[in-house]
Amino acid sequence: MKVVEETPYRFRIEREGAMRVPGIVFASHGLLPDVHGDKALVQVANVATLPGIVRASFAMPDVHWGYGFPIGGVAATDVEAGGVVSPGGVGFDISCGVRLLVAPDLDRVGLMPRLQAVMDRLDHAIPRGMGQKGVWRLLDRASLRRVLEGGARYAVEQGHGVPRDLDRCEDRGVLAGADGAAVGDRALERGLGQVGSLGSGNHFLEVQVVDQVYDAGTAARMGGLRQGSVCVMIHCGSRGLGHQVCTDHVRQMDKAMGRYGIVVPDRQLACTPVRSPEGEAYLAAMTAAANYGRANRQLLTEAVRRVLTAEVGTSLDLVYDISHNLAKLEVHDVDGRRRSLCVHRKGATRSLPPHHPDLPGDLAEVGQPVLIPGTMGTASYVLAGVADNPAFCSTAHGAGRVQSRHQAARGTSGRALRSQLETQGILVRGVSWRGLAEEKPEAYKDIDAVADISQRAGLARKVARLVPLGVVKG
DNA sequence: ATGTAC
Repeated sequence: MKVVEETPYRFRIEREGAMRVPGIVFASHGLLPDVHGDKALVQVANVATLPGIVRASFAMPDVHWGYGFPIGGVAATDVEAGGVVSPGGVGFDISCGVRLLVAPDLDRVGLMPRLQAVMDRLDHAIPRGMGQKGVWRLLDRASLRRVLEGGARYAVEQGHGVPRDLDRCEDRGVLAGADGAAVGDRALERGLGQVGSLGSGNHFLEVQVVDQVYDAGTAARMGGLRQGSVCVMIHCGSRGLGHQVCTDHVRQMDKAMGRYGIVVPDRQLACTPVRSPEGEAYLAAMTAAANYGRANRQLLTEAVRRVLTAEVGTSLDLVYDISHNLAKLEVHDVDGRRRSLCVHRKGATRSLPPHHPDLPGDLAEVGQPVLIPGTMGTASYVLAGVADNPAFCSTAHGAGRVQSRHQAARGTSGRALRSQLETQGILVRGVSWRGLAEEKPEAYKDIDAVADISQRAGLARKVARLVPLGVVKG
């Protein structure tokens, strides 16, 4: 594999063999995965072989190895030119994403005396960990279907939230084209008892404080963010339902691929044309799972609001809710032509520029808020979309693992990690010691570098840096 | 990420 530095923070994997386009990696020398030893770059090159892919197979600054596609990967295919959709390009946690809330009238100083009590209440109020738990326990499939087709909008219609929340959700809280009937029976079964739950792994709910502001005007317009503002960040996805949808459709596409004459270098890249029965079935089910993920974050929002209202008497305003595991049908200019594309973002955040028609009016001047969650002991970022993003309006989604879960847990005690975090003033409410150890900050890349390189590479610009005060984890 | 394999 030949990798050349095109411009600062932009590396090109030369097209060779079956690659239809080059690979483009946005990174510093420090963040760039090892050209000889790291499987992530091989995956970037593999994705470049997909039928219909346009411009390049992109990797964000937090890229790392994943199932078929790298995590931190972006690939767009031309729908009218036989372009494919691939479940591996979305990932198992369909519509995994981040939601940021801000307390309009509470700062760090006001919260500190009540932080312990707030964390104890959240510990009780936030369902998490493996298995069947949730704010809602749906009794029948008809109501689950309303979640799948109505997303966060359905939750708000049921009284769980306020209409303004929807203005600050990607797609106003519901992605069109969902078909509850396209979701398999096993997926439905797994989804019934998990609506309004965090899950485990890197998912979290954090009470945070703004510790740095890079653009005060933008931070204010996004929702009154200023240094010292208390925030709540929720990072979770579509739980077992999304996982099962991915599993079902990878299997289906793996069997069907041959009929379309598609050959891929890795079976985990199983795909079929967007315009095929299998492609359309996957998109209908994926969209339903995405709506489940949005309803999930909406319900958790209401659970946190109840806690903060009761304990400190503050409300919470939604800054934004954005997915980082999704394939979307979008129109982009490619080589001077408007083209209908299937944009896969897997561990990559959509990042719309100012004045994009999909932004709510009050964000038109500043661009889309981009939410990048970090790790427990470090920081998270708010960025804003910029014009002329080279990667179909996408940027990084998190710190990006450098150690596997197994590596991270080996020789690390969850208890010791919690004590260390509490010494730093970060309260931890977990349910699994091993789960905690797997998420130690050292298992991840440097989030400050990821945000910085996202900005230097022209993917987004920094608005604010948030640090955790309390962590609720599965 | 995930009823951590069917």
